[in-house]
Amino acid sequence: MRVNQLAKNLNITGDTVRFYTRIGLLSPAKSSVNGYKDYSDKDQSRMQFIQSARSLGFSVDEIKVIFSRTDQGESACSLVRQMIQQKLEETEKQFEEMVKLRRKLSNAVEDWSHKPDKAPTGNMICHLIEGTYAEGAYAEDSHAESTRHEGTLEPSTLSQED
Amino acid sequence: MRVNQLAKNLNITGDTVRFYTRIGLLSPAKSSVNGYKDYSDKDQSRMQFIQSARSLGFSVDEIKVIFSRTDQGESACSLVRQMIQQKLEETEKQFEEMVKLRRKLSNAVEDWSHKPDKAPTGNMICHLIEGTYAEGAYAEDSHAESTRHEGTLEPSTLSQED
DNA sequence: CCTTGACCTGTGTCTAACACATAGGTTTAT
DNA sequence: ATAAACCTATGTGTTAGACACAGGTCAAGG
Repeated sequence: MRVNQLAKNLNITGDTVRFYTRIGLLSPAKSSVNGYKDYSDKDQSRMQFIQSARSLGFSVDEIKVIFSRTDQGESACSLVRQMIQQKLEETEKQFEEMVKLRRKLSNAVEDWSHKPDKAPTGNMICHLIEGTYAEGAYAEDSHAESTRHEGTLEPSTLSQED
Repeated sequence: MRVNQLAKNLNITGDTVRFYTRIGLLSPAKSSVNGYKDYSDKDQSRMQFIQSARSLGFSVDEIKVIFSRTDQGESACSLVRQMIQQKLEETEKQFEEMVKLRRKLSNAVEDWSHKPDKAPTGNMICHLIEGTYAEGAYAEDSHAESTRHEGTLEPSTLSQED
């Protein structure tokens, strides 16, 4: 089958399938007549596996590692168990970052409702934001103790300097 | 002051300052003697504003828009109020995605503890993952109704196909 | 004056996971 | 044969910086 057929079967875009082909996770045969890629059922299974793994938060590189095992006939299960455990922990951290950000945002909205608009002056851009950030306002209640600034934010830099 | 001095003042890296300079949010003078960039106090204020806005979840492009207003002497406050409201809503959505993912992961860990490891067969890569995904297992309880598949995932594709 | 080494700078390139644009090939109808 | 409609592979763009690198600058020493 060709790229868009496979894509349609799995309800994804042809670009996605091409992407995974490009990085070597799928290896369709190349039709010698027109150069089009010819995907097998196995390719489709692999693509489906990729979808599942991605939906569980696995990165493409992690999926590569899994495939490099199974492509040699070895079981990847124990590896996968490790990985998902780690994912769970990472997710927990990100979750807490989201909670912080959410509170920060809603506190800001609340607080700003009492403040007027202002024109920018010399070094002041927008007093709302600048006032919000000063000394980590709204960050947390006041249990400042853990996660001091110090760089080393891990995944997506949701909030720095808490 | 030079790039690393400004960076040190704000506890960020020189690369970050260079980045914002490169995209035009900071416009230091260029020393005619050695070509080094010369940052003013105003640049530092702008950089600080950028930090604050980033920590509230504003994107660089959004910050650009804010600056394009204030650089003309107009107030950006009303714009900022709109934007943060939208951020709050986006954050709420992402938050719910995180909740789903977290549950999905912990359910998987739990379920897998009853399952053995297996070697890969024909089209089966890892039965743990493949079994998990089938028909959106563990996704939610069973209120399958909203958010059907259909593409159009917005921010970071935390979970597709619920 | 010149050199060594330490430090600093600007610029180019890389990242994740695709989406989009483009040039060109294929198929179908006429 | 030719035009229209569809399909493909490939190159490039995207975030917010991090990293690598070639070369410039500066103080100490000869």
